[in-house]
Amino acid sequence: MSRRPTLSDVAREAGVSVSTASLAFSGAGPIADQTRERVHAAAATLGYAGPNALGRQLRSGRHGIVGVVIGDKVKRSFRDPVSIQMLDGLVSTLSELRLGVMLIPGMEHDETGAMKVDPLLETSGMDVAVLIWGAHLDDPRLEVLRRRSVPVVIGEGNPSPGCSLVAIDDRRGVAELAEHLYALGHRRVANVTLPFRMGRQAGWIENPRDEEIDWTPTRNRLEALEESRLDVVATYETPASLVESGADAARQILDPARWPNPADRPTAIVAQSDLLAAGVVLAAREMGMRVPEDVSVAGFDGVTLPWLGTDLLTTVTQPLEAKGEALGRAVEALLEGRGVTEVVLPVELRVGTTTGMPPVL
Amino acid sequence: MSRRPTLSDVAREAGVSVSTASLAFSGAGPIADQTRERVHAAAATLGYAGPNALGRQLRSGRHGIVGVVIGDKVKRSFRDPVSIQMLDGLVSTLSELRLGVMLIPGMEHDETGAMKVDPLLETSGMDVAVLIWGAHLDDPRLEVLRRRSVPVVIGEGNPSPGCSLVAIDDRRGVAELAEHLYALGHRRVANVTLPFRMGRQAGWIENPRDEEIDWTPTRNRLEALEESRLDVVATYETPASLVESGADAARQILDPARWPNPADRPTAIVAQSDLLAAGVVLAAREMGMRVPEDVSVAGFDGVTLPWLGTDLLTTVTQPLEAKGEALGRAVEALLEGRGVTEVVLPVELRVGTTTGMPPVL
DNA sequence: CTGTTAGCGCCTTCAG
DNA sequence: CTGAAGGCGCTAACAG
Repeated sequence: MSRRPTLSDVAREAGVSVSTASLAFSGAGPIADQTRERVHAAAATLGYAGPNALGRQLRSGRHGIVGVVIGDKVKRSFRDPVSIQMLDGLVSTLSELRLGVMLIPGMEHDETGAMKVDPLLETSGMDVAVLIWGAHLDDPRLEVLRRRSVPVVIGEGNPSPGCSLVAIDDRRGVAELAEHLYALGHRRVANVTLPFRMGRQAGWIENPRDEEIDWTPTRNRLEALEESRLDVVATYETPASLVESGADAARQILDPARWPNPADRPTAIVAQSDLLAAGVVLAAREMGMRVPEDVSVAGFDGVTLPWLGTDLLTTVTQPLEAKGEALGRAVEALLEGRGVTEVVLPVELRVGTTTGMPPVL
Repeated sequence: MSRRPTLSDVAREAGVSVSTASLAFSGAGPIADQTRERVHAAAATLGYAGPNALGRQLRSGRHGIVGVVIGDKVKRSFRDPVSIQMLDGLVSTLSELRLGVMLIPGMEHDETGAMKVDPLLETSGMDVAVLIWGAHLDDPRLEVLRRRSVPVVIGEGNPSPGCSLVAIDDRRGVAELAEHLYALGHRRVANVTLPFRMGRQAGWIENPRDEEIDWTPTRNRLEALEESRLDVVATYETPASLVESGADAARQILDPARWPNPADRPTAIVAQSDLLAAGVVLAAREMGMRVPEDVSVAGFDGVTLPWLGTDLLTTVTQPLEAKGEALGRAVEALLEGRGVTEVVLPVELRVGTTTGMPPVL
């Protein structure tokens, strides 16, 4: 026969029953050493490579797979080191639990411009789904998962009934950063924000309080800055956390034509991610400004950016791998029937070389 | 009953047989519209979310999962945009085939320093495995997969019997790049290479021909450069394709102390990846050298590096997404029983602003 | 310690 | 067009 050998083939070859053969592989029961050896020998002669995963899965009702929904296409999502480090922690943690990670691209606009949920999310078998970039209001992905009754862990988003949550204390982080700037003497700052919701363009925000902000990190960080003692004199929304977007924002914000009276100019730029901040630094230098002598720049995330050279970005560091691990633990809890969990991880201000005293006019 | 409803529950509710209910969902057979409606209605009242993946998988013998073996830990692998863009093409292609991608970290050194294959590779169910960074000699991962009789697609590596292969014509790319430099007037170049095999340290290579090179892209690109009309006066091996590694290499190579006679100094540095090349450019500038006036720099891959500012790296571009798609097609071919395939994709020289005429002494 | 039995949920013949 | 039956490969009771 040319078909792949099954456990019952092995059992027959070894002259034992199927269940005995099963025990010989799983080790989950009393079995004589000699019998086990005989079974393994039979397996070797038949070229049997161990219990078939499908049979075991059907039997156990478990896929051994966690679906990880990334924000977008792989390429765009993973240009952000934040996603990658988190994923690293998640994969390591789940790997120890014998769980594999299946990547599921987030939503995409189809030909007609409508949002479409990736088919994998609709049909593919998974024990738990992790939305690493949260869920927005009436998120169709969440609806699909609810219908399929797949348990969900949300990273970094709004709490959602029935879903576990892993968040960070970003409000506090931004508050500390604001205090740092205030203490240095800054009063007027510009804010380079993350996107407010899906499918946004870059641009000025006149009244941040009037905007609907559908993405939690954006809202938390923006509100925390507004609530600080600093005066936010300009808010520029970016379409994504990318170096280019940060550079674009800086070119707008630092344009001298925008500040007829130099005394109105912001003395610091707070970017809501390190990639954005890196773009701000690069663009500021291209425009002939020194950082931090002419303008201070701060970021958020605490990722390592080799290309800023010897500069160390002032930023709020979040524990990215721990966040990934926490997501993994939340998955574990759900699978063990321990139910929905919520965690908020701490962040920490890291003072680097890109913030200093404001320039004297 | 609190257990999840099954197809037979739905069939009972709808007053039809299981097989009829099955047809109502799969649409793979003749069924009366009215019957189908009745079945769907029953499903709705029971909260049945469609056929269970496990049952279907066992029945079909397919997992619907492709295991993608990345080089290392997620974090380290995905710092390289090359991996990410390839993965993007692969995920998109497989998603259309209704196949999910499961990430499998490559090998890791365990506590004792020995190589260990990730347990997911040993036990997790997958229809095909893709080794995106190839296989080395006596690769234990390949042995595991062979034993489990999982079909394998290799990206960018040595051909291996029984495995499909997707490669690029990197020898030709390097040859064209060498000609470009030669035509500009360069004669002496330094080579910043990718690692020769696993677990290497950074360092000078005195006699490249004497080294055992276990990784195909490294070997191809190194040999192609040696075979060109250029004189490779220095070879520096890096431990990984990273900006920092490129910068380290450049600091060594450009150290004036190394070239007592300036006429011996290489006038161009050829780095075997764009990340390495970016590091070379940054380090050269830190050392007060202009690129390309004082030293020309070229890379390989053709990825977009926002942080080189207005410079465009001279490089050999490879079609990364197409490579990912080709990997997906190779997977498809294996699953359709069309057997092992081999593809070599073309590359193209892209002349940017980092190469120019050699300096006049 | 080992064998027997009964499914896990589905799909696909094959009859009707 | 619909129903009945068998089996994909495995494991967990239970009985010996």
